Amino acid sequence: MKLPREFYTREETLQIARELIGKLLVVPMADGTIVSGMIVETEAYLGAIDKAAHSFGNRRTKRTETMFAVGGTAYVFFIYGMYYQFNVVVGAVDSPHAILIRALEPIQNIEIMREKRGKMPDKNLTSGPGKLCIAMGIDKNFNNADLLGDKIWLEDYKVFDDSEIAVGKRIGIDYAEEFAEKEWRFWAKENPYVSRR
DNA sequence: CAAGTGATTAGC
DNA sequence: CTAATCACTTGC
Repeated sequence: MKLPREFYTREETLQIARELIGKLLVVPMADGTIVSGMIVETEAYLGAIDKAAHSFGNRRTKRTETMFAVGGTAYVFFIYGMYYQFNVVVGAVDSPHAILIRALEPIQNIEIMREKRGKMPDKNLTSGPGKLCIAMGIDKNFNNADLLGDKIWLEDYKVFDDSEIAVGKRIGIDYAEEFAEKEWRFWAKENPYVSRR
């Protein structure tokens, strides 16, 4: 069952980032085959106040426009010349918060992910934000997609207790000064698919 | 550990 | 218009 709009439109971005751990990310392939993975790692980006967010200070450009959409929209962007990143927009319209999905545990049709990723140990299929987009076939065509539509969506899968979720600093945002220290990253403790390094 | 890769952005 | 930057990955 798809998560309802109300799950996404709340303003408690950090709480939503934590609740996303254990949800299932589902993407149907061109031939209708379902590929899915359980979210095991997320990072929250708190829009206007967060120096690490693209939408810091409500900066509105062609790229960040998607972050201002209603909660439950996909924000996909291209980075480092080769990788896509998949984010979930949360909050109301014009409240540019988003949650980066950093890692998944493969659930359905793992062999399709193996195919897309090339020769890789299973542990490396989806254990990072760029990797999981390749494994799931997520690209710029998914930017601005509605997570209540048929292209890509999230479902309930497994419930994690707070004691099973670890909290820490976000990765790769050293330029964000005091916001680089914020512990806005969440992951499933002891899960082998959490990103390393 | 370092380089690759090109869209995006800010600054002329 | 130009140049710098980047929410990363892989193979040396």
